Amino acid sequence: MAAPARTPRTSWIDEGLRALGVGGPDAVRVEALAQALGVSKGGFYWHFGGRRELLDEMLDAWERLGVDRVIERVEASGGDARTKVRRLFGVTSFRGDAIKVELAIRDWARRDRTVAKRLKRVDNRRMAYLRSLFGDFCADEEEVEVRCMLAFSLFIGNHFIAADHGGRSRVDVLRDALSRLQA
Amino acid sequence: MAAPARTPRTSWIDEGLRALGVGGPDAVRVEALAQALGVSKGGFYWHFGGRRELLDEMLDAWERLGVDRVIERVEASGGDARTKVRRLFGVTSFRGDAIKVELAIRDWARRDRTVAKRLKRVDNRRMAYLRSLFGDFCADEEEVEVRCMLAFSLFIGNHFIAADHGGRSRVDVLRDALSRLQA
Amino acid sequence: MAAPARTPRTSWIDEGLRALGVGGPDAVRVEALAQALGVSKGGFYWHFGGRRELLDEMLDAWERLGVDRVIERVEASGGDARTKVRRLFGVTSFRGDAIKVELAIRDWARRDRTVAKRLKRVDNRRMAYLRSLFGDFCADEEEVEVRCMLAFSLFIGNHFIAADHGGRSRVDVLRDALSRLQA
Amino acid sequence: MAAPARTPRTSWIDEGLRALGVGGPDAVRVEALAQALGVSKGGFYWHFGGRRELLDEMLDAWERLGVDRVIERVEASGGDARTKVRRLFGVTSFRGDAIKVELAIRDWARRDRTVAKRLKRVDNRRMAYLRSLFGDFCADEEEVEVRCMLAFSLFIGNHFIAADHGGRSRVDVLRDALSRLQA
DNA sequence: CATGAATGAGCCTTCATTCAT
DNA sequence: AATGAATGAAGGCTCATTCAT
Repeated sequence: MAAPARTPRTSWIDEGLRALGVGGPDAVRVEALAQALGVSKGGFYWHFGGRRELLDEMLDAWERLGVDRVIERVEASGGDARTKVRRLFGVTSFRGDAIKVELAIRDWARRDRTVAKRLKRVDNRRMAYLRSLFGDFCADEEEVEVRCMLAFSLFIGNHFIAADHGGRSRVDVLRDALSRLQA
Repeated sequence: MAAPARTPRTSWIDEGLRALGVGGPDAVRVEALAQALGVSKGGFYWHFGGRRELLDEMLDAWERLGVDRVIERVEASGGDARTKVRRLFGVTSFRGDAIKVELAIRDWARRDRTVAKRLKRVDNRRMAYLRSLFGDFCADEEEVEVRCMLAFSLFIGNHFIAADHGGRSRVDVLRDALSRLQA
Repeated sequence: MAAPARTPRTSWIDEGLRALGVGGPDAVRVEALAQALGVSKGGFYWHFGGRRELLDEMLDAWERLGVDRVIERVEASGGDARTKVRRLFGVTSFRGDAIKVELAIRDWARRDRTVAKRLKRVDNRRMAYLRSLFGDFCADEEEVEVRCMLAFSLFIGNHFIAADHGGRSRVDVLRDALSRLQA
Repeated sequence: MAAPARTPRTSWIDEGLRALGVGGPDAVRVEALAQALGVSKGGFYWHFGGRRELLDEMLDAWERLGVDRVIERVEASGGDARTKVRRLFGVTSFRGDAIKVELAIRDWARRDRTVAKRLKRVDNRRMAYLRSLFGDFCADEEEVEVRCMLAFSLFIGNHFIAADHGGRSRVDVLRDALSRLQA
């Protein structure tokens, strides 16, 4: 049996995603990752052909985990469509580090054609799932599309908005907004 | 009267904002701006103490133009609250280059405390205005907050979402969504 | 009047040619040249777009000086064709550092298409001049070509040959050989 | 009997000589050789103490094959001295890959004292053989030396010269030149 | 105001070498 | 005899910044 790699590919990818979430694609620096992993940067090139290759595989990882895994988890715990929508918005993959990566990639996609393509692929699959959920309790197709877009925008956009809400907390307002979309 | 500066401060700021919109804060490079302006970067340091100073003034400019000017323009053309909301979402300051800057700053705010503070200031003023408009045709205060947040999220978030909408166009869906919030 | 550049382009080119002569193209390292010139390597990129650009201009300089200047000098001092041939082989441009550059470029041309093209250009001009000289005292065209090739080969090849010559010195043998070609 | 090594020393040496011929000593990179041989470079260090050791053995191999083997072959087929000279210049060891190695080593010798010493050893042996051949049909000792040097220079130098020859081919001119030296 | 030139830090990448298995 | 993995020293290039003019 081969001994496990001392610093496997995945370590670099994980660390890369962390860096991406915190500082955007420009912060995914080979040197910085190496330091974070406690290895020399030279070793990086054993695993990857170069920085671009790492970036690509980070996006692969995100694409794999960001859709299938999320839907799986939401479906696994059952319940009706409304419950699932609520769960979808609270799923752990969309909290903490994961949401940061999500947001960073969305901004990245604005300037990088390749990333934009991947994002479209991912978003279309997410929207399809959202449509199926909203369609369960909302007959009108156009209305479904509007609600999906509102829900998705809320889900993403709220992280890019810094306003206060008087006496109420952001979480509170979000919950109410989501309820409204499920009426 | 002194002759107008050959490359006035504002040129650097404008070019800086353009660069910010296109490539994010990391793309605001003194060297690149100088090249775009057709001057040598030496002149930059006559106007600014350094890169950070330019960045600050870019944010100042954005703050000045991004709120007051927009509200002014929307108010200037009159009409009822619903009309104003509709106009707000179509205002030229939020199209083309301007929206790119807007989005870039919002992503930037995620990693820079100073930027985050400014964004909060700006967003609170925008939300206040939005509240005043929605409050005009919607009595319930909590409902107003929810609609404002949905509208704002839609306005920002839609640019970070890459999904298609079947036979409909994005603009179409957005119009419907906005109407729904004004019902 | 503009002050002369502190480290003008030509310094880099000269130093580059020296390095080329001593260590071949791989020895033309930006860092090494900077050190030899007593400046920081960063400054190099003010003058040149990159290493390749320096290499190209080194070849330009060699091409300019290696033919015209040599022929000029030989012609300037007059005499008959035989004298000129003798002078050609002793010209200062072909001694010391200059011959090292010459040899280095010839080896380089074996692996670099671009360099090979330039060498062909240069060698054809040199051969043309040689032909004109040998043609002056040798009627047969084919014989002229043979003598030119022998002379040129001797001139270049002897530097790539390490043999001793018994009691005689290399210079001695070369002189005799050259005489023989002028018989 | 031990099974033959999977990648014997000689494979590294052969591949090294190939690389030397194509790209000069700087191109003899452990990593590149390993890739060319389809093995990992780790194995290299089982055979050799380091890069320098490989380089030395490459030179050993060249020294062994480049003189003795050539003379052997020329002598083996008999004939008079003039025939042998002609054969010497056409011997397969001096065509294709072999001549490339030859030329590369000659350039290399210009910068490496050790290589220069070996080259002197080799060239002196070659010159001795040449002298014996030319001495067979030319009585004057000084004349022999001159012809040997012209022949040797032609043999090596022509590869470093890129000139065209009007309507004639290089091979043609070389044949004529060689004939002339045997008159 | 602005240019020309240079510094120095930082980043990506390559490669000889080492080491455990 | 050889692999997988890592180190560390280069080396190329970019860019904020400085400075003299």
